[in-house]
Amino acid sequence: MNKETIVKMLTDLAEGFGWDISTDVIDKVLSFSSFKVYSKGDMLMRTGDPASNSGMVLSGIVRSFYIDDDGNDISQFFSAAGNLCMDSGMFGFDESQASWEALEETTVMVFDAGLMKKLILSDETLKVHWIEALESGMRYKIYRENGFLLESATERYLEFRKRYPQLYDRIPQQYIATYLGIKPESLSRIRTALREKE
Amino acid sequence: MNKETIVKMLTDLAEGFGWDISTDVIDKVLSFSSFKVYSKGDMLMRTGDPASNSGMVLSGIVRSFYIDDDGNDISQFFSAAGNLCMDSGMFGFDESQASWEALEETTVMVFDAGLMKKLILSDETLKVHWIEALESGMRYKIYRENGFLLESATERYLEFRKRYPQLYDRIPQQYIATYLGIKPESLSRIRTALREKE
DNA sequence: TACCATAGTTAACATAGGTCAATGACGACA
DNA sequence: TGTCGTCATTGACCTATGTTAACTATGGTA
Repeated sequence: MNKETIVKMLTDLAEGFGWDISTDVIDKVLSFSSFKVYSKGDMLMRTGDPASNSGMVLSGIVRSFYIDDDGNDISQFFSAAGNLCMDSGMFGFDESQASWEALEETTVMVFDAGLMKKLILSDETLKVHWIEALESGMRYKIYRENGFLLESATERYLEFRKRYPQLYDRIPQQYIATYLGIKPESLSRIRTALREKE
Repeated sequence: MNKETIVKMLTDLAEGFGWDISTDVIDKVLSFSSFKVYSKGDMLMRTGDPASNSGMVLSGIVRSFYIDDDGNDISQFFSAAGNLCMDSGMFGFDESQASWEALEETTVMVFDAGLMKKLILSDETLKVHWIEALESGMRYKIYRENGFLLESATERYLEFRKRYPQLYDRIPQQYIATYLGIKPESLSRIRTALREKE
């Protein structure tokens, strides 16, 4: 990818989110970032890796997941264009809390989390954007917490389909299942039950 | 409470957390804050109330909870000294996401969330502290999400007891149960099973 | 087209946790 | 000291989800 393509992707993304990012800031970000293209199935980072790098997804989808004590693969999040990925370092963890893999051909701006945080803290506009991003992250996590506390798996599934229709189409069912906190077989049964109800 | 007591509580709290808050900032905060003492059982705010006020707990414990579709009371969080409470407004919600009640005699610094956010955004030090608080909040929510995705109720219970021994002693078991995502009867059975194992 | 790998479905059975109701323990207070 | 209300415990039964394993559908590729 040449620089113009990259800058255009970044400015388009920023515009879409309503961020006002100066070309100066973009230059600085580019100075410690690299752009990587991952194929379906590629691993970006593993649980326990040093959380020195983070990234922003420019296209495609990245899935974060854990392997539990019994060896089960459990999905934690799906990052699409404009979302952070490999984000542990950005929240102050030393080690990556999850593993990250590409679910399809994916472009990621990979950067050094420490340098990005330094840059954010040195720039008034970025600080405010980072605060907005963190508050949005908290709203998302509160919403998700509510789902586990208040809703059945069936309700969480219907809500996911309604809230993320574009992700729903592109993510294998088994990963949606574990993101909802259930096994793929259970989601399959839930879907059958919903079909039969109609 | 007179002003000196209040200022002392605030500065002690700030010191304990390693915050460097100027007396100027404290004066500004006090200009739009009030100090309230709640008795055990008092409601501070209800789900759906405008999220204009937020607060910081100075002493005591405040519980946030939801009432689900079947009328069950489900605990979401326990705020002790130094924690935010009635925090929806601080994260950008218009309406309070939860209800809040005092679990014991509790002192709260209640403030206008909008004015507090304005003050934070006008002050470099406060902005950085707010970023730290939000990142810490994200780490907590990720930890909690992991619990629901990866752990059994028994494991969540043991982890809670280990991580918050001081809360464990002061919070009725039924509330700990619903915070863990299970019914009080189930927690009781889990405790019995653990006792019998030894 | 045939073959293979992978994802999804289904079925039979196991288990964690929910539901409802009764009982026990304990503190507040008359 | 007795009574009341609240909380925790226990038991019987129920339901959602897990487990294991077989089967089916799908898509990629030789």
